[in-house]
Amino acid sequence: MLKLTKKADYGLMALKYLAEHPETPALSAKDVADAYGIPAQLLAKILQRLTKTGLLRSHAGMNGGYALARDARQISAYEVILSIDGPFFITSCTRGAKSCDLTPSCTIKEPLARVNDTIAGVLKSISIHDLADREHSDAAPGRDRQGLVTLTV
Amino acid sequence: MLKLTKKADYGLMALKYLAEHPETPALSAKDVADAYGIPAQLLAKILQRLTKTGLLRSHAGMNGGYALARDARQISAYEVILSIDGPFFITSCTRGAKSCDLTPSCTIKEPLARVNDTIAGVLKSISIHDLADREHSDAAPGRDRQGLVTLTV
DNA sequence: ACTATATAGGACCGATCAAGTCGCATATTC
DNA sequence: GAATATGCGACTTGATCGGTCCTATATAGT
Ligand code: SF4
Ligand code: SF4
Repeated sequence: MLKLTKKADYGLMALKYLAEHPETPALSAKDVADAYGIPAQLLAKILQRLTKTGLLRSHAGMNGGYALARDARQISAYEVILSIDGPFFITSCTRGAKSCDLTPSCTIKEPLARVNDTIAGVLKSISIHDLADREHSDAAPGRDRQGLVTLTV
Repeated sequence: MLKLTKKADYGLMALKYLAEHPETPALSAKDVADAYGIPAQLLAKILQRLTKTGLLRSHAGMNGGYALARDARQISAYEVILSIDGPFFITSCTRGAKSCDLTPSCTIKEPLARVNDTIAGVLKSISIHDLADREHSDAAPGRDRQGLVTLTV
C-alpha cells in the first residue's frame, strides 16, 4: 500500500545520475544500470518511457544514450512517477475505467481526493535537482530552501 | 503505485461512520457494511484488526458491535492505515525483511525517506473527526484549520 | 559494406499481493 | 439453547509488479 514502484524508483535514480553528469553528452541505459546494479533491460524500457513523455532526449547508435530534456530544476518527481506508472491516484476510484463499485455511497472519497492532491503537491515540489545536489545542503545560504505544503482536509 | 488499499479505505469509512453515530453504544460490522455496501466478512476482519490495535472497542453477542476507543479527534488516518496495512513505507527498501538488493548503491533512498516522512505527517494530521464533520467546514470560526507540512528535501 | 553499439517496443513469465470467501470457534444476550 | 456477533485462520482468485527475451531499427566507427 502506498508504495512506490521500483520502476519509478529506478527512473528517479537514473534521472538523478544524468543530472549529476551534465558534462557528458549522453549516457546509455547500460551505463546507468551498471552504476547502480539495476537490470539493464528494465531500465532501458523505463528510459524509453521517459523519453516518450518528453523528460529525456535519446540518441541511438554508438556513443548514443539519454540526456535530460530540460534543466534538472524543471523536472519534478511527480512528472517522473506520472510518466512511468501512469496517473497518480491513492484511491481505487477516480481510476477512470473499472473503479470501486461503491463509489456513489462512499463518503470519504472527497476528503481522500484532497489528500491525494496534497501528496501530489509534495511530489511536484521535488525536482531532480533537489535529489542530486545533496552536498551543498547544509552550506546553503541564509534563505533555507523548504517547500511549504498546506493541507486543508 | 502509491495506492491506498481498499481495506484501509473501508476502515476509514467505518470509523467515520462510528464517529457520526456517537449516541449508539455499538454498531455491528454488518450494520456498517450494509450502510455502504462493503463485503460484511471483509469489514469484520478489518474491524477486528482495528480492535486489536486499540482503535476500537468490541463487544460480542447480541446488540454487540464496535465503538471508537478514543475520541474521533484523537484517531489519525495514519494510525488506521498502519493498523490495517502494516508499517508505512513508500519504498521497497526499509521494508525490514527482504528489501531491495541494491540498497547499498542506491542514492535516493535518503531523500525518499524524507518524502515518506512528509506523507506520513500529512496522514497523521488528519483525524477521523476531520473526515466526519464536513458540514461545518466553511462555517468554521476565524482561525481556519489547516495542517502545515514542511518538506525539506 | 559491415559490425558493434544503442534505442524502441512487443510478448511473455513468475512471484507477490490485494480482495474477497468460507469455515469454525467463542462470547453474549434473550 | 437459539440467535447474534466477534475472533481468526485457511483458502481462492485476479491483478499487478519485476524482470526476461526476442526482434526491429538507427547510428557511428572501421
Ligand atoms: S469510492 Fe470510497 S471506497 Fe471506493 S475507492 Fe473511492 S474512496 Fe475508496
Ligand atoms: S534502495 Fe533505492 S531503489 Fe531499492 S527500494 Fe530503497 S529507494 Fe528504491
